[in-house]
Amino acid sequence: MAKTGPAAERVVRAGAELADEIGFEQVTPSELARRLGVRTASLYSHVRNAHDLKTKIALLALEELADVAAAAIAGRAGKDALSAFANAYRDYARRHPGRFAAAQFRLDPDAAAASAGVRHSRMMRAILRGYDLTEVQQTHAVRLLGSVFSGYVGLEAAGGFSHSAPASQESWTEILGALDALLRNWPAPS
Amino acid sequence: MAKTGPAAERVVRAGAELADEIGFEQVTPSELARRLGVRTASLYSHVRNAHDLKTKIALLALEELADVAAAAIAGRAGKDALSAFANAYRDYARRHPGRFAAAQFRLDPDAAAASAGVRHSRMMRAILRGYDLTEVQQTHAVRLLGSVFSGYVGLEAAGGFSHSAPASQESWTEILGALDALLRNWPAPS
DNA sequence: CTAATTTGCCTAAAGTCATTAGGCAAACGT
DNA sequence: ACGTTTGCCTAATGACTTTAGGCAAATTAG
Repeated sequence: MAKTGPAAERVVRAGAELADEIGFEQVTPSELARRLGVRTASLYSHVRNAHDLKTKIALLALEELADVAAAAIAGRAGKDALSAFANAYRDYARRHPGRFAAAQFRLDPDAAAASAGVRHSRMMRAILRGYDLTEVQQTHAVRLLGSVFSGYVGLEAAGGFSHSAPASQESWTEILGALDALLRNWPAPS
Repeated sequence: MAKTGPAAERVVRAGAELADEIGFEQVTPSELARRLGVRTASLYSHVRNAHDLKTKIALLALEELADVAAAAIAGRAGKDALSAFANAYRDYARRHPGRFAAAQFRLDPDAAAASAGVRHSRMMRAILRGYDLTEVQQTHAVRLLGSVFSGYVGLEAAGGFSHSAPASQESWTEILGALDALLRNWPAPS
């Protein structure tokens, strides 16, 4: 009946590791219980149900992602900050594919509100302070950058770029350069 | 025992409709069978297993998406073509959220090779012919555009833009303008 | 120190899925 | 008319999710 407990966190953390090993989709209460050397039913003391487990892993991933991104942009500005942020994002996804997939998990509104999503957009806005954009343009740019990063990393993880030249790294570098150029010269609305 | 049959296509098509109604993730053999008024086991005459069902829905969605995109860009060039393509993509996703989610389904390599993915990149390259890019820059641009479109539409579907001003449509228009500007003035490699 | 409480886990059980095997009837081509 | 194909069914197995109720060790309080 223990809704929370010190062991609950251990369960979620183990779930995140499991996600990195076998994929977020494949993380189930029974598989996680196996991994923990525990009966499946026992997990239900720490987690409401399978969906709740996934939600908690997603929230953990979002926090971690915000942490590494924050560390990456600290003390940087302009293109340096942009690249550091983007690379932190991409590196995290490659290092922790399961957690990254979890971070894309569709949260229900209340969970989303309590997530680190807010930190992410705040950081993006901080980066954009290095460019000369109006308030509204900043919002558009935040949305563009979010789309590019999540889209690129997602397609890359799906193997979308692995069977054609040039190597993905090269496109990534070029794209960051292009985005920087775009932000420095954002067009006026037509 | 019938590996293929006229009914197999009907099953996949029904699966696609079901995906739009309840979400791609929730499409299962048993739910689909219920919808078709048929016993679950009967589906296994038309589909190898649950994964195969999802794969076939994904392939259908990719074809449809390529079809609407092709129709959209026919007779257009430059920014017109870019916008038409992007809007076709986004409209399809809003009209058929389940199918769109299916289109992101990670296909195994052989299925991916037989998919309409090739048509998609061919169309993107066709659009980029309207801009002055080298062969390699074109590849980078294809990857950027793919990332932005799939990223933006994915975040939008997840509700990422629905709780902040301005409306998503405004950002979308602005972003298309920004991408056009970027493509017309792609920076030289640093 | 001992008693109550909390924590973490377990067994048992019910309901749902996915999947395989084998069979039956109607449609269809020859 | 007849064999084949097609589409579906019943039966059965094994795995997964989730709820209910219980038990022992650790922890906290008196």
